[in-house]
Amino acid sequence: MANFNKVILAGNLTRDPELRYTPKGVAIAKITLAINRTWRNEAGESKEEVTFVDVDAFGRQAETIGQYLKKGSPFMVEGRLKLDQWDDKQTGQKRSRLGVTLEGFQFLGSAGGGRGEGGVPDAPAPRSRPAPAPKAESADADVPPPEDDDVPF
Amino acid sequence: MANFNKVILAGNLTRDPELRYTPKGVAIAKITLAINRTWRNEAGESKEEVTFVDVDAFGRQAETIGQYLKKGSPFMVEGRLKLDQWDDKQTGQKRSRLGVTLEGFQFLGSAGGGRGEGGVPDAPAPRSRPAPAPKAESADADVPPPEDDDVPF
Amino acid sequence: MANFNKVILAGNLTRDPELRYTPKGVAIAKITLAINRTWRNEAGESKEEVTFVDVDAFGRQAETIGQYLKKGSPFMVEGRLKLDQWDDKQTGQKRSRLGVTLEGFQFLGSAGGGRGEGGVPDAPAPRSRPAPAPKAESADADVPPPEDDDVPF
Amino acid sequence: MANFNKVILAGNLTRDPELRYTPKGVAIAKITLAINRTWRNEAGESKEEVTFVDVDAFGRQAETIGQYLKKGSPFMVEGRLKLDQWDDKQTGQKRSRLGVTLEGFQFLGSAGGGRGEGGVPDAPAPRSRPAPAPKAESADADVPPPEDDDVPF
DNA sequence: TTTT
DNA sequence: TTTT
Repeated sequence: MANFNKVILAGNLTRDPELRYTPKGVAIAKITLAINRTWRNEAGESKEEVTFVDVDAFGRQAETIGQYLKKGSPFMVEGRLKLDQWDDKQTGQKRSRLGVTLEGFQFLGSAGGGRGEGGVPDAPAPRSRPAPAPKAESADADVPPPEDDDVPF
Repeated sequence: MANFNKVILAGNLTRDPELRYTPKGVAIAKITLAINRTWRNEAGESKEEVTFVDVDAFGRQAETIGQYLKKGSPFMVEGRLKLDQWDDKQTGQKRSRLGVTLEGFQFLGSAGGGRGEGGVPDAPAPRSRPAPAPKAESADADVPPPEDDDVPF
Repeated sequence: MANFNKVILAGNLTRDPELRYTPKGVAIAKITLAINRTWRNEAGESKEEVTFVDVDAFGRQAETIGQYLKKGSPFMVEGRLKLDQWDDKQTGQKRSRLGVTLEGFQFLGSAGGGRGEGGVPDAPAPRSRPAPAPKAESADADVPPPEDDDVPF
Repeated sequence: MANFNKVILAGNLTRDPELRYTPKGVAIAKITLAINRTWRNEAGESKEEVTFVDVDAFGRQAETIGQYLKKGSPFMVEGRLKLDQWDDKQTGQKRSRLGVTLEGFQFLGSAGGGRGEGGVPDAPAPRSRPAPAPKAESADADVPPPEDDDVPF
């Protein structure tokens, strides 16, 4: 049967990214996004609601996130919902928590920059050691399209 | 700042929809979607994981869901993440739960039908009293596009 | 059978919005989004590609777009693909053009603002006569969720 | 600035996939999706519209598509809009065509099966030589999440 | 536990 | 026809 699981979010980090490494050396970054929604109710009053979403990133993406984002950074995320399940030692009950596993991302924000690196996402100052400017991380599946001169039609 | 919150899911209902009404008579349907994901790990083994997602629908959409879906039904949902927060009376702790507020939907499934009503979503048999066949519920914002003969270019 | 048609885009306007009205007075705004993509090819070279997408908006959304956006404005769009078809008088051939019908939008960009209107999208200066600040236009389907004090569980 | 380009479509193939190879041996599959939309206009009449979208797939994904899909197959696509531009030899004019570059996909359809391989996409009979059952192709970015026993928290 |  |  059909199964599909896609989340696209934009908001701001509620805290600095939490960066860890597995024993095998794979980076894991944990962030929380605050996503604001405002609307007008039937009475015409402006209403507001915040949704906090935990997002986990892995590998190179985790490292880029740890390096360029901090509390308050605007950020756009593409990913999938993931259910974490565990036993609550306190109560002996099963617990679960829905979060997002990151598949791709986009830096948002102060645009800054200026000059002609068209389409390159903003490169906020690294939080620690210098690094190459981050690229857009739109999860590219499989083989990339071949260069034009390799296509026979 | 930019805020965006969009979820697109397809899976199967884990139980019959739970349909209630507010004192003002607004219908609320609660369903849980099971979304399966399979992938192959580095060792080439097939892995599988299920994500359970609670989805709330309101109004006419809730009633359509209550009428046409049941445990096991394949279903596609468009919506936004929503954080419910409450105090756990047991432990005195704050608790929260991420779910999805439904904005649009698509019936999936056994195609049934047959002949040329291309694009018409499947019309499963109503669970209770008869009703007009459900239409695709792709949340249409604002005014619908005008009919062609009303457009001056 | 299952049919689904969803597009989510962010980019910049290539020109000022073109605003018209149908004989019945429904506003239509036409914009073109330039969406940049950069990536690194196998040789490690930075590559860039632009996609131009025509987007049509209707009704109140069209008016908001005509009022607040101009050439260069960053803009985020949610919508569906739409095929326009016509006869080319020149060649007598059938022609068609894929575009996007807008369902929702988000202003992006210079954040500006400042204080406490949490989550409210940026309110760029109106291009002409004053108007209420635009709200986020996330196409809300059907009935909005009832206020909390109307929900019996 | 922020750039984002995401398309999610479900519909049916209008013809058998067209499978080619570049000189370097990279597979390219070309398909056209027909996506139906039905809605009810203000007068309460049922309306219907079809959108035809050309989709290009590359590499292993192209081969899987060539192998398992045929005219009429239901299919779900995730990808990005892509503008092809060329000179029309006939008229000497510049022409362009918007299409979709595939990033991920899902087989839809006759569910078939039955037994407990929940979440496994349908495996339609291969069109030619046998092959391993296709997996869901949800473009997984970067490193996959580590196995649970490799995560220290 | 929270961001703008 | 094009934007950053």
